[in-house]
Amino acid sequence: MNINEIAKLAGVSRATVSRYFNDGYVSEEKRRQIRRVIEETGYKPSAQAQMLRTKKTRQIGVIIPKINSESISRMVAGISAALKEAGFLLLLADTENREKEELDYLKLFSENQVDGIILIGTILTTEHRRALKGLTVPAVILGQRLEGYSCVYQDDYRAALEAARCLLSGAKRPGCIGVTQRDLAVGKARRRGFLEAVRRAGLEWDEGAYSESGFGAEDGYRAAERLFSRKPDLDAVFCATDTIALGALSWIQESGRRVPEDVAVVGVGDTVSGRIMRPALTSVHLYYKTSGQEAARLLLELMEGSDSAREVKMGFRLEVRRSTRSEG
Amino acid sequence: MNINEIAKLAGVSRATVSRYFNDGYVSEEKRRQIRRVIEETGYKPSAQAQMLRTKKTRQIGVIIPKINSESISRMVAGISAALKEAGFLLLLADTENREKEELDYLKLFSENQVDGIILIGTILTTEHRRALKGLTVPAVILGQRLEGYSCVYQDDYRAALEAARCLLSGAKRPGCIGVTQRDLAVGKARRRGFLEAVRRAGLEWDEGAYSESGFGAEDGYRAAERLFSRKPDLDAVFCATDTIALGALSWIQESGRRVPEDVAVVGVGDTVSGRIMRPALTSVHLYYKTSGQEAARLLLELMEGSDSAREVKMGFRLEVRRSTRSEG
DNA sequence: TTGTAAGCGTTATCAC
DNA sequence: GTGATAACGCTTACAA
Repeated sequence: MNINEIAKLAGVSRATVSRYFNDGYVSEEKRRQIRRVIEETGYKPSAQAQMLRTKKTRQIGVIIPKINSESISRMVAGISAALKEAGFLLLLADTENREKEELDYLKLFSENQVDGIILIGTILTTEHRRALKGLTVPAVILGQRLEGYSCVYQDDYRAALEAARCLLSGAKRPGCIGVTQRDLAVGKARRRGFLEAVRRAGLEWDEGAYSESGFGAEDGYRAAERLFSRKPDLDAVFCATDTIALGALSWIQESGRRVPEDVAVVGVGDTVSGRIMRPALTSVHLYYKTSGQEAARLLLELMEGSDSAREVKMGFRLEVRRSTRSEG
Repeated sequence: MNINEIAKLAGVSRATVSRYFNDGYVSEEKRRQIRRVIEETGYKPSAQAQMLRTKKTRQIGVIIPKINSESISRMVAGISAALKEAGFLLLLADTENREKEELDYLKLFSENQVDGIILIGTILTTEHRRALKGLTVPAVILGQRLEGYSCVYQDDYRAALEAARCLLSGAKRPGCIGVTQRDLAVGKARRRGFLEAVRRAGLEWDEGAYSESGFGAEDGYRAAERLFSRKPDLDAVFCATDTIALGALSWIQESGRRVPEDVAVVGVGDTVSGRIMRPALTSVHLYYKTSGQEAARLLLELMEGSDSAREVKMGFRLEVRRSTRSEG
């Protein structure tokens, strides 16, 4: 079934059938004839032919570092919902944390296939900047702020500051488990937020009380172990993510310490597992899903020609639970 | 940049350039000229034109009920890895648990856009069967067994049986939290496995000790509450998934019961949060990611014409941890 | 309001 | 081995 056959059956030219689907410059009479034929045949225009002809694919490329992470899958859920609403399809590229693949996909998508790109970023190098600059389609960065590009990101600094403020009430010897400082959002900004809270609380800070971790719960577990082997008497631990906090919490409890009486713990992100954990984890809720929707909307705007690079900073909400001492 | 310009620059016909990329019937001399021009210009053939011409999109549609679920995102990770290796792109359709959308996407993908479909199923109705039957491209069902279709699924019955066997050693009054029986894999098969273990253990069974839950941890929490309000003296609870088990575990501990001394608990699926939970959750590891890869491979075979519907049943591995009494 | 005709950028067939 | 040439199925001037 192609447009020619439909045209023949409806007794019109194929241009009219095309108009029926597009501009709509068709008389009521022919419109009816065409509709009838379409219903009978179940005809759908070929997306490939449309793509070739119009240079629009109605597909968006979404590049992510890892799909099985709660924060990322929540963002993807938001992107997916917003794109579906707008009639776009989502081309998913999971780089499994390989920077090189991120660049490859950026190039692949740009050359072909998609009308726009959403990049969920962790570490953005100069290479990334160059690749982004060379893009022929609009792009939005999600999860990181990047000067000069449209991006949607969390208020990592203030979120961490609030979480840490809550953590530190009644604490004397704070510690911190963070991630690589090359990740400006989760690594650097959250650490800064924590340090600022320490300063405001008038507490001493010693770099020995900082431990760097990977993103997994197991990483958090080991980081806590390392941290306490150096500083056995910490009484509060800030963790850059909930997942890390969960691992840390496990180790701390196993070491015989009580949470929050001996050691208070907070995370950032408010993941499901943190809510189930006992004691339930005090955390900062980040609107990951909404940020995904926001990124998609921003991209759609960009694709319609609004060429000004815009930034959206998301809000947050402190969730005080049982892993900290006070009411925040 | 299109094939015509490349042909002109290389001093050959566009047919030769096309052959350069495809069959390869090109003399070494022209091959060199073409390669040079391609490198200089960075030319890439238009995917859209290729799609239109060849009727192949090199894109696979993946339909999932929900992206932010650990089991599903692990499957998607596997699919993604296998497809990338084979040079296919992944078109993601998240139905957010709406059956209707599942059918819509099945239709959309079939009419257009993709060379094959992977459907991560939960509930498969007669409508699904009809939609699958009407497909014009090969499809693989992941996570459910469906007679007459290629599918990759977990050994839910035996996995549940093993988990339950471990749970029941030393138990007298078992309970069960399951999901809707319309989900043949997670609902029905796992429940059957549990019941068989009860039978083999020579224990009494009373339907009052069964409670039905949604898929979330909060659902498991409430299901446990309902279950124990009816049967306060249960000493072992089987949960259809780890997520449910985590919720149940929380409620049980909060109710003042000790795990596993007063009540033993098992889940199925071996999710990260179950490993971190204290006590760590005894569970059955299911190879979700591998099953995703397997589904993708099966689909690729199908697309190459191997038209026999094949079934792959995945293995499992019992993970005995601290939420149960014995060594399994 | 409608139809004709010219592409979009490829690949496939067929002669040479 | 290579080059014309005809599709693939659609959209869009332009003419009527």
